[in-house]
Amino acid sequence: MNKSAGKKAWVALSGGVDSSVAAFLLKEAGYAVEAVYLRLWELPGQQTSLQAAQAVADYLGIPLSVFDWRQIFKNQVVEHYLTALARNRTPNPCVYCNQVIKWGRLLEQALENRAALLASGHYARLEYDAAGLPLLYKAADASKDQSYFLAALPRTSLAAMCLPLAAYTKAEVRSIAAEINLPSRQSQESEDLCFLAGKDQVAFLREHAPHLLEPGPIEDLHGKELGQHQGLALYTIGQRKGIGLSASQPYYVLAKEQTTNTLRVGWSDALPRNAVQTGPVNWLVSQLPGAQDLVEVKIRSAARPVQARCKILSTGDMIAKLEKPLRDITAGQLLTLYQGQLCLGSAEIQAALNL
RNA sequence: UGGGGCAUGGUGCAAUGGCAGCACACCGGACUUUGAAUCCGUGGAUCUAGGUUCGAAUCCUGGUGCCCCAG
Repeated sequence: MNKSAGKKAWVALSGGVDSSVAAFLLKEAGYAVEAVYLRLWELPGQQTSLQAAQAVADYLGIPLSVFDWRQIFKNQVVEHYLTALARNRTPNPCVYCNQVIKWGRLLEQALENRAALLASGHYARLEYDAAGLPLLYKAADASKDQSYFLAALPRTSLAAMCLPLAAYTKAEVRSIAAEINLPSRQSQESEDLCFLAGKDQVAFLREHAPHLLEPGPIEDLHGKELGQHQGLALYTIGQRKGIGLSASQPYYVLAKEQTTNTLRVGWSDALPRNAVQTGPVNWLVSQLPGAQDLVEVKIRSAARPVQARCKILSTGDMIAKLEKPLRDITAGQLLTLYQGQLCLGSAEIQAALNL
């Protein structure tokens, strides 16, 4: 604790219970904590969490700065999201937001202001290897682990990152909040994409990217037309809800075929694939796994990890051969690599394959 | 305008004289810092007019609509 005494630490304070407790723990550890609230996306008439963040900062007796980054967020994260949709992908804007906003621009600002580190309420754990380089681990609370959302960050960002909640379960965090009577102790879990909050996908796209809502045919694997879709951007691989077709069993989205604007659907048994092709890997370890080493991969934030062997191609792309087939492997989502609790790195999914 | 068959929630089916049930879809909830998946749950139907019967989705008659065969 002594070595942290007086060191300046920035904490990204959202007003929720997690970042609030993170700020509290940092302060307890002896840091000179300064909170930052980011205004990223606000809907007219919608109550923001700024007041909640201010109440927490006041309660903890720490200064709070408010950065209005709405334009930056829109130009970067939302734009990136829409661009990915236009490329027929299923983007993960939270991953990207962490890269460019929270652990990009905000971290830069923190360091420029001579903060020693930037903390957040993410559930994940950092350690350091013999060379002093950061290693990203899953959270102690496996059910809340958010290492997936941090796995696309460069190690240089991790080096200045602090995750005070690493060792705590969600229940413990709530209990700490209750114990010290934090104003945010009863905050809801954040859920939807922040810029979709309170709206549905259709309404959002109609307002911001109506060109993505081009109706087209829904076809089965035999090319038989079954109905009409309202825009490929509204669907993701493996999706069941929203297709609107009745049959003896549920239909799932098998493919989004952009050249013909066709939504290809079929039964669930047509979904599994046994390999994933990704783009270049963002490695978070110094010693890379060999082609014969079994690692674990996750293809969605809430997906169960499965064992795989990874081969790096000469292009830098990766093929992960899965020990067990997975369904819903979706271009644009992040694939994360693990060895036990340790996150080895991540890469963007390009395609699902059957090898 | 000959013969035959069919008609049940939004869709596809079940119930053959006894409280109309299932799947899919839709809607709601749980889960979830990605639109998923998964789990739980609600609502909603006997084409129409008569008749037989204690009782009709079921049997009878007419009407209407659809399908098949033959023209």
